Formats: sequence, structure tokens, C-alpha cells
Amino acid sequence: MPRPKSPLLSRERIRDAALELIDAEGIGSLSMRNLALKLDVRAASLYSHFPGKDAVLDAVANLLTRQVDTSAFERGWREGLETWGRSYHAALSKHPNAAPVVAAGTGRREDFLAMADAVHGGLVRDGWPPRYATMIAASVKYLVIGAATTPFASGFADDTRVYFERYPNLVQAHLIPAHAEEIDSDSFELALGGLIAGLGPLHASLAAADTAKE
Amino acid sequence: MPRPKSPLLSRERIRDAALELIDAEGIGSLSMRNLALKLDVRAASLYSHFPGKDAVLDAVANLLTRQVDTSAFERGWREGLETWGRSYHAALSKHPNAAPVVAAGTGRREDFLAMADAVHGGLVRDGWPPRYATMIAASVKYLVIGAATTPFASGFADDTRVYFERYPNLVQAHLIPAHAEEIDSDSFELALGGLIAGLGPLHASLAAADTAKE
DNA sequence: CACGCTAACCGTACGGTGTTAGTTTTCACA
DNA sequence: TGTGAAAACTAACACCGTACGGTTAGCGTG
Repeated sequence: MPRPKSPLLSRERIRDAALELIDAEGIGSLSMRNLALKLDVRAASLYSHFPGKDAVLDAVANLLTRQVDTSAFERGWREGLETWGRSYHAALSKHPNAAPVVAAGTGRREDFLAMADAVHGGLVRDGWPPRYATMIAASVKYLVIGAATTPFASGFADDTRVYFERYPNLVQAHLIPAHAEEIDSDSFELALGGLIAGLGPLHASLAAADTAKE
Repeated sequence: MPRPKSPLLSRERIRDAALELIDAEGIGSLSMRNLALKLDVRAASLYSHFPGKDAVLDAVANLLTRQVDTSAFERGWREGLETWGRSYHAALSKHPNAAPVVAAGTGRREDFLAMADAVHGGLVRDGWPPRYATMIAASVKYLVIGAATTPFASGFADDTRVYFERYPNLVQAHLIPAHAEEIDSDSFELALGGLIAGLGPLHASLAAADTAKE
């Protein structure tokens, strides 16, 4: 089949199908042939819309990144960080199989940079020195990426009894795979809350030093 | 060549060569053929020592995991978490290309479970309820994995000027790629310190509640 | 000592991967 | 009305993980 009367594909259709495939069957079964199959098309046709597989994955990552909310810095750095971290975490939790895609190549992707820029600006506007803003944004990103790519739920889900006999300390809390997802979100909340609480005194002391200087 | 007089390969030699290859050329160029080439051998021979590529990667991950220090919980949960987090972070920082390998399949690998068990035990022994121990261990793991898999340094190293014009807030702190590595380790330290500081009051209040109960 | 089994290497091949080249047809525009 | 770009195709390349079978060295046992 040569060029069709109306286009069968578009960047959006391809990108959405890729995300669906990743969600449904995992990143391992996202191949160009497989993706094309889902779109009733041959693999080579995809290259009319994307330069390669990496570009398709970038589009997926950008789609997810764009769902992140960086608007709350207007209400202060704590609110900003909390909202940013939570929405970032939520966006990745909705698509756990796609999390590694988002984690890869963060520094190169357009929409990630826009997000990072907004966060950095929000922190600096509320009194954090630029260098600290960089480090704090990185810290929260670490939490989000770590939580999304190595969730508790992805760990010991099956046949717990077998190997847990050898790890007596783990048995206590981990015997309930059903609660794994809850543990994941609670852990992230604890970490984010703890980090923000821990940064409070630092912010205060930096502000005091700033005032003393004037 | 049939069976040689003295074995050319061993699990250790293969595992070490794999790590060297990952360090030198990235995980993308670790193929069974490539690995065999480095060992002056054909790819099929590797299957006499490992059931498959995944097993080789597991061996690499276990090797790195075994370098992590979980002994400091004897001196309290703060010392324990700090030492654990730092040594974990250091082990992965020494092999940044291998970090995703360690991040994958944490809940299934033998040596990771042993580490998790030690950490969980250390936290519980110092007064954290099991459920909190689980969440705190997960939090620090998030930081380590996040920092190792999406380091600042892996981001915008090249051609900064080009795209940074569009992200005014980022320009401030990021123009010095040479400092990227320093920013990475400082960010991790800030996050770990902040998290531990933030957890202090929680530990105190839990201990108080525990005392009140008795 | 001789037998036979297993271990460790090899060559080959199968199905799957990302990607490219070249072909055909349709659409949009000069 | 012609022309070139766009969007689909078929076919092929190089590479991947891995399975199969063949060959021989080493070792335990009668």
C-alpha cells in the first residue's frame, strides 16, 4: 500500500499507542514492529513520523512530564515542592512501566527542562540561593525517580514465604503484598515530608544570614 | 576448540569482564558476543557458566550491593542510615553505567535482600516501628537509586549555551558542567541529611507515645 | 587401566530487534 | 497541469539472545 488518501498515522497516535503498549505489556514488548502491528501498519512507516525508537520514547516521556504541576510555588517553597513532588510522583505512578523511560535522559528532553526551570525559579524566588535551589530540586527528583523505578510493589510480590525465612527482619512488615502499593505511596509521602521538614531550619538560617548582610 | 586443558572462563571472570565493559562502554554495548570477545571466547561458551544474560547482570549487581556498609546501625539509627546511604551511593557512583542494573529487580536479588534485612533490623532495634522502618529504608533507597540513575552530570553536559537561553532560571547555577559531579554528591548529602533531620521529631514522638503506653 | 559421564568449549542457526533503501501512490502547491 | 514532498509499502542488513549438537579433556568408578 502506497500513500493513503488520508494519513493513517500521526505523531500523537503513535505516541499514545506506545504508551498503551508499555502500560499493558511492559517496556520489553515495545518494539517498532509490535507498535506498528497495534496501529495496523508496517514498522518502516513509523519512520515517516519519528526519526527512531528513542524519539518515540522521548515523546512518551514528554507527555507524562507535561502533566506535572509546578504552579504552587506561588504559595511558597514548601507548597511548591509538595505539589510538584506529588504530581510528579502521581504522573509516574499512573504508568509504572513507563517510569524508566522518563528517568532516562532527563537532562536532554525539552519538557523536562521546562519543568526544571520552573521549579528552580520558584525556589529562588522564595529565598533559596541558586545553588541550594539546584540541589533541592535534584533531591526531590531523586525521590520521585527512585520511588517510581524501584517501587516496593515491584519487589517481593510472589512466593514471599520461601526466601523470607532467611531474612527474619523483613518478615515483620512485608508479608502482605496487597499493601505494597500503600507502602509505596506512604513511603514517598514520608520522605517528601521529612525532607521538607529537614530543610526548614536551613532556609531560616540562610534567610537570617541574608538579612545580617544587608 | 573443544574442552581446554584448564578452564578459560569462570563465573567471576565473566562477571568482572561484564562490569569492566559496562564501565568502559556503557550498558548498551554489553552483548553476549561482545562480552565473549573481551574474554577471547565465543558467545555460546558463556552459557556453560550462566543460564543467560540476566544472570550475568544479577551477578554484577550483587557484586556492587555487597560493598554496601550496614554495620553502623550499632551506633544508632542516624549513624546507621548515614553510613548505609553514603556507602550505597558511593558504590553506585563508582560505576554510574551499572546503576540501572542495580536498580532493576531489587526485590528478587539475594544480596539486596540481605542488605534490606540488615537495614530493617537496625532501624527496628533503635525504636522505629516495623512499618516506619520499611518506609524509611524505602525512602533512603529512593534517594540512592534516583541519584545514581539520573545524576545531574548525565544531564546537560554539552552545548549548554544553546538551549539554556530558553530556560532563564536554570542558567544561574548550571553553566559549569565541570561542577556537575560536585553538585551531584552535594545534592545527595543535602537530601540524606535533610531527610534524617526531618525524621528526628517523628522518632521522638513515637518514642514518647511508646513510653506513655507502658 | 579402561570405561563412560560430565564440563567446557565451538559452529551454526532461529527468531526477533532497530534501521535503511528503494518503490509506489497521493496530495498540495506553483 | 506538472512537480516534488509525504506517507505508506517491501526487502534487506547487521545485530541481538539463545538453543542445539558436536568435540574433546578431565575425573570418578569398576
